Amino acid sequence: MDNWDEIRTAFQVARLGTVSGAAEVLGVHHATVIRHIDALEKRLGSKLFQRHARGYTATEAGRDLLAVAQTTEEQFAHLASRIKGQGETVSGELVVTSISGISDLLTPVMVSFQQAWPDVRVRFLTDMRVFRLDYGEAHVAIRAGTGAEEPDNVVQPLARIKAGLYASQSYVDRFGKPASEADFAGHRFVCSDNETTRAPFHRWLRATVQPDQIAYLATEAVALEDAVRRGAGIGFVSSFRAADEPGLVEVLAPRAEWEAPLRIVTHVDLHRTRKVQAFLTHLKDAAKSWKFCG
Amino acid sequence: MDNWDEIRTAFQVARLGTVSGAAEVLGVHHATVIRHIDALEKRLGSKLFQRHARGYTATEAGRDLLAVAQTTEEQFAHLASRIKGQGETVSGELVVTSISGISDLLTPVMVSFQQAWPDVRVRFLTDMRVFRLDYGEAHVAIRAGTGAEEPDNVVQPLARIKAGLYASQSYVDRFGKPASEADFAGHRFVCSDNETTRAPFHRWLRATVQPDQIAYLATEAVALEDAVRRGAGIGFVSSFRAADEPGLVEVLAPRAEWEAPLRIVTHVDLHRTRKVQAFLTHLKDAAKSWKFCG
DNA sequence: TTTCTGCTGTGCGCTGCTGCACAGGGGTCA
DNA sequence: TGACCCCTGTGCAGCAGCGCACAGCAGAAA
Repeated sequence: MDNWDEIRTAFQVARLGTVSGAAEVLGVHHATVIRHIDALEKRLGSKLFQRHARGYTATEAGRDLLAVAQTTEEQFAHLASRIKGQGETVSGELVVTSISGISDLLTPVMVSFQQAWPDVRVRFLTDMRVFRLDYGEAHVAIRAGTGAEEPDNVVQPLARIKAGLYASQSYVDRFGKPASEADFAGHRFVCSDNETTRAPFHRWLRATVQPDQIAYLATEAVALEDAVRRGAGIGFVSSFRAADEPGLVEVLAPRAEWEAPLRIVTHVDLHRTRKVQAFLTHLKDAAKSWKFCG
Repeated sequence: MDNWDEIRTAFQVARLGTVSGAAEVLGVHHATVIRHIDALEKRLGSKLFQRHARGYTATEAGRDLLAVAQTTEEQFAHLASRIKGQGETVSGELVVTSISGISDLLTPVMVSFQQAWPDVRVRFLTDMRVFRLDYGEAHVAIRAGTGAEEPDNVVQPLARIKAGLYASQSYVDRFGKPASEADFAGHRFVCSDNETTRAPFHRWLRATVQPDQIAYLATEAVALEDAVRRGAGIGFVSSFRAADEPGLVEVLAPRAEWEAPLRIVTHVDLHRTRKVQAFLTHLKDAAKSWKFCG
């Protein structure tokens, strides 16, 4: 049953009873309608209509087609109105992806967004791999650093994550607290395992301390923070996280050169939709009140 | 939502994930597929797919279309198999029409046919007007006489209805029984009201007796028979009816010149179907055992 | 009966859709 | 890292399908 257009033509003929009427509704010439019916009947090997001078009367097969195509037309009409409307409504899924390290910065934003737009279901994806917006894997990505992006991606700056060097109280008790980077000799550090990390503070750390001073490495930001809190060494913790951890001792205060920029990335096709725009507005609004961020 | 073929194309792309795959399944060039998608998205004003080098990924709208078109395709496939198969099966409606006068000749045939093919529902239409087979009003018509038929109608002889002249016992008691048509003077007759009737016996009667001898006229065969039985006059009754009426007295025995031919008429398009063929076989078979028919 | 209207049906010329070929790009495998 | 493959995307040429015009016919109206 290929060629759905011929079914649509036959449907209108069955509904209206005349070739001419169907042609007018379909916006084609009545000769086209006749050819469609002839082709369809030939392919089915069965007559759909009784032809007579006053029009076409549907046979049993034609009435069957009428009923089926009737529901099809309604379903397609509903589909079209849903699709046409969905770009204008804030509903359906909103898929957000980011590095897991800023989860507790983003989660409150997404929760309040979902409460503001109850028709939206939020999916928050965090994974080691980078989700691809051009594959439609997410509507919005919040990414750190200044990496290259696909040509069709829309990039907007969101905030700057401040980070300072911290150690646990237990570490300070055992090894003391360096006053500046000139005083780093004999200290041990916690650093990202990713040698090609784009986080400025980790790059600074790798450049500043001796390799053998790095005593603990981990991939995820949470794991690094855990290591610092448990006394594995001195390490960078983002300021918004450190504020919630009274057990941490600030070794060196945040500096501008350590700040990691957060950027919002969307695909150009989805960027225009009201749903994505609503979330971007909501997100930027929330970011204004983020403490410890530049 | 015109152009259902584009929906079908988009459906295959959403299902397979690539333009090339969809093109192969649809049996068209992949350039055509791309153009269909572009046209459909433009008309809907919304992206159905995220394009990337590895193929097309459906957006929410695309997944919505996939689901709708999936059911559509299944419904069309079922429709096609029903239509293709229905010419081969003996099921659905069988619409038979005839003059009401031979109802009790045909009814047993149709009842036994329905019992032999339980999937068939019989509709038996009798009306003053002639049903038109080319309008699809009936599958099979059983008609009397030798009237002209539409060019697309298939005509087959069925049987010859014998008729004789009868009167009621009460009539014979009052007026006597003529020995032949030479003895008709002073008798009264019952005849069809239709002056252009094609029934040979009624034409014979109108030609043979004086107009003022016709004392009772009616349109329907049943009404004429009732009139004869009640003593209104001498009239023609078909032999198969007279056999069931012990109160009738035969005035003149059936003659060959009075016989009315019954013919089966079908439309050429429906004539080929197994259902109609099955009924024709059944009907002709039953007609062989009809008594009082030539 | 005659006229009129609206329908189906078909040959012809043209338009727009389709197929083709090739370019470009990204993923994969050796 | 380089070669290969499969995918998308586009300009161009051919052709299928379309609109057009007219013929024919049947029913309705006068």
